[in-house]
Order: sequence, then structure tokens, then C-alpha cells
Amino acid sequence: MSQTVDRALSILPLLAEGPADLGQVAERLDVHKSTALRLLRTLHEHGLVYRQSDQRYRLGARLFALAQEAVENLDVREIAHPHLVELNSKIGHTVHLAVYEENEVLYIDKVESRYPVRMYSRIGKPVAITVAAVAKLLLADLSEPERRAIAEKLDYPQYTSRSTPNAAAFLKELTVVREQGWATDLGGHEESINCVGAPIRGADGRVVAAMSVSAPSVVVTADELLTLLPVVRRTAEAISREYSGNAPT
Amino acid sequence: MSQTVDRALSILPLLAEGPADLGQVAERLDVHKSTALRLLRTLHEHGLVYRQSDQRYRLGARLFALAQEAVENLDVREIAHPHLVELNSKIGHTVHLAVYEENEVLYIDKVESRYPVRMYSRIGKPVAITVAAVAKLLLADLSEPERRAIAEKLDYPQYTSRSTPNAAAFLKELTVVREQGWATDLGGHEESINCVGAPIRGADGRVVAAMSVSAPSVVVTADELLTLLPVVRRTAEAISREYSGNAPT
DNA sequence: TGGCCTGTTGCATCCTCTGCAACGGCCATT
DNA sequence: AATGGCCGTTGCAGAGGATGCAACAGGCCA
Repeated sequence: MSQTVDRALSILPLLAEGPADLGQVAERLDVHKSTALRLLRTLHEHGLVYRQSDQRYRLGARLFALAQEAVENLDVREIAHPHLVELNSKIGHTVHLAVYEENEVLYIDKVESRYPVRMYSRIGKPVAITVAAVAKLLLADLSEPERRAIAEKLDYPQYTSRSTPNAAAFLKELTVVREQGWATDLGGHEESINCVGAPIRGADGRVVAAMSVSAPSVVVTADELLTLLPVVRRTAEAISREYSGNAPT
Repeated sequence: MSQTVDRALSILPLLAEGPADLGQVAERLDVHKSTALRLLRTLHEHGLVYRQSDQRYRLGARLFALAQEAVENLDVREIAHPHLVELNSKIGHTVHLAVYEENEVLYIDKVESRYPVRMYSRIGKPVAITVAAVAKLLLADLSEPERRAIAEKLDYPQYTSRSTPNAAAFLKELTVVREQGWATDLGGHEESINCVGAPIRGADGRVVAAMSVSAPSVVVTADELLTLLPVVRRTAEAISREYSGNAPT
């Protein structure tokens, strides 16, 4: 809508990939160097961009401060966090919390597994939306036309042989998830990783966030993981109660 | 420098204070509502701003994602290196850079002493975790339970008579280091080698790396080495500032 | 129903952003 | 030491885009 601002903001994800110099920025934006310079300067004045000693540009401290405030405004996270930690201390596996926003599902919290196993997931990073248990939970709560609109816009990358193959299969899966009130991802993203998740609902019953427990099949089989479903659901329900103001405490 | 971008970016700190509607944003920016609308739309398209169900705007989760990605792509080593070289050229002694990862402390950079004295340390090699100054700095920043858990799992090899003898002594040392913001290793690894080190912190204040200066006592006494503490700390602080994207302005 | 408030759109005007070209500093090459 | 190339920077004129106005639309409350 605003070309100038649009260009300026396009610089941010570009710099998130790593430092870049003026020429590289200008080239990626497809504008003249002088234009890129002025945009960068403006971003710099606002502290969103930092100029390191080799003159290259990077994202600046103010961005981190803003991000911090942004995440603090997501108060689900605050409320959920202690519950997630408690669940993790009980069962040991990695626990995730995610929200849906603007056609994306984002991890907003994560409690690492106590087992020495690395999982590829990052707080703040978009989730593999077509396969992740949390994504299914969040999308399943949307209205039918919204679900369909999104499902048709998505790509369906075949991470593994068990990945959701296409829009039709995805919509069917969402219907199932919607009805049963929980979701799984059995090797759909990484062959050896299974997840089981449950929705967190606000006072109006709508799903505001989703949580999941993930574990590699070398530690627990899918069947064993499913035995954790009740405790996962109880945790999600406890968070929902507290979030919607029905805290027993 | 760019009025339009300047105005658009001014919206972000404004929204950081809390959600606001179109009228409020326009008023604070001192522009027409239609102008504010277009700016907000552009921010919205980039995910920096989110429109909640009551139509008010607040900061978007993409901000968080950007910051997270930026942190991941940040390379402490790359940023620190020129500073380490500069320090080395000033004082001559060996300079080390180390990080903590998976229960280990690893050297990730080293600038050799200009004196003809070789030290036994190698980039990529685990550090003597119970005695090295950099190890103390990195562990001191962990939470109390984490520190204790690690301290109790460690072995305490008696490299010299001044090596840290046991977990209790180590934890006590970590507390001291945590409070004073710097650390030493006075002959704890090799009888004749002394080190003094300082922490490097990220935007959130957490210790992301540690650096140290090492010298054999045949070249400088421990007391003389300690006089270098201020310059070591200043270097560490300069690296921290650059790493966290804080403009020196 | 009517009034009020907020968000939205089309449009003409004018501002401000853009790209160009020229300059200056830095580094490496000869 | 001199030279050429590269990168960042600046002044300027022209044009494209942002701005504010005014009118419209939709929701809410009296």
C-alpha cells in the first residue's frame, strides 16, 4: 500500500538472514543504492537496524526490545508457561506452545526435553503448518470457509511419506481433529518424531493457542506417547481455565 | 530521512505501549486518519502489526520471529574476532573466546600470543571446565539449579594444587564470578599460567560467550595480569554492544 | 429511526522519494 | 608511490507516490 514503507520493511527479513552491505540490500530490493541507503538510515534512526564496525547492516537492539514487548502482550504465553514447565518436569519430553496469526502458526514457547535429543524447532519460527499437531488444532477451530481457503492456498511439502499430501486430506484431518479435540503428528515432519497436542480455549470457547508434546520414536513409541494424551489434555484444560478467568486458585 | 518510513516506524513503539485504534494512531502521529490507515496496512502486510478482533492494532508475532531468526544467525565469533585481534595487538598475550554448549565449554577462537610461548589450547577443543576463567563465566550465568546439577556431575581433576577441588568450592566460585562480573584462573590448569576473563552478553543480558587473556607467570605475574582487567572488560563490553546491536551513539 | 462514531475509498494536489551522476575515501594491484 | 576499481555518500531535478480532503459505509446506542 505504501511503496516506500513496503520497501523499508522488506529489508528486515533480509537482514534477519544475516548481515548485508548496502550493495546487497539495494540489489535484493531492486532499487538504487542511494534509495537503499536512505531507507537503511531511517531504519537505523529508529534502532531497528544496526551498523556494525565493518559497515554492514544487521537487525538492531530496538527490534529485540519491541519483540520482547510483542511477546509480553501475548498473555496466553505468560499464563501457560508454568503449566508447560510442570508438564515437562513430569514427562520429560519437549513441550511446545503455538498460536495462529495471519495465516501462520508460530511457536511462542518451548520447554526443552530433558533427554539429550535435539529437535528442530525454534521459538518464533513458523510451524510446518500442514503436518504439526498444533497447527491442526489451531486451524481446525476456524470456520469451514476459512479452513478451505487456507487449505487451498497452502503448499504440501512431503517432508516424509506420512506428510499430509494435499488440501483434501488436510481438510479431512482438520475435521477429525475438530471433533475429537486433540491432534497428533506421527512422523509427518520428521520420520522419527511423534507429537500429541491439545487446544487451549478462551472464555468464549474459541481456540486461542495449542500445545503439544514431542518425542523421538527411539525414546518412546507412538503408542506410548499416546498414553500421555490424558495428561496433555488435562494440562491444556488447566491453562484454558486460567486463561478464561475460571482459575480455581 | 524518509518521512513516510519514519512515520510508519513511529507506530511500533506506540503500539508497544498497548493496543490502539486507528484514530489514536493518527492523532499520535499527527497525520490524517487515511494516512495512518495506509501505514498500518503496510505494517500489517509485513506482519509487524496485528489486528485483534476488536479492530484495534497491536504488535505482531512476526516481530518476534524476526528477532529470533536474527539471533540465530548471529555469529559471536565473527563479531568478536576483530576486537580480540585489537586487544592482542595492544597487550600481546593470548586471547581466547569460548561458548557453552551441551554441558561443555568450547574454545571457538584464539589469537596467539606475540611472545614465543605456546599454550596448549585448540579451537574447537573442550575447555578444562572446572578451572578455566571462561568456563566459570559461562556457567555462572546459568540458573542456580542448573549450576548445581552440572557442578555435581563434573569431575574435578587436580591439574595443580590450585585446581578447584570439588563441587562445593566450584559453586562458591561461580557465585563470586556471577557477582563481580569477571573471573580468573590463577594456576589452576597449569601451574605457571594465569588467566583473566570477562563475559559477553546478548541483547537480553544473558551471557552468550566469554573471553579471556592468558599469560605465563614467567612473562607477567598474576598481579600484573590483573591490571589488565579493565581493558579486558572494556573489550568484552564493546563486543557485547556490537553483538546486541546497540548503537554507540 | 436517526445520529454519531469509526473505518474506508477515490481523487487532485503537492510533496517527497527516486535514480542519476559525480565525488571521495579505501584497498589492492602494478 | 601511483593507479584503478569498489563502495558509500551527496546534490539535484523530475516524476511518481503519499497526503489530506470529502464523501461513503457500517455498526452501535439512544
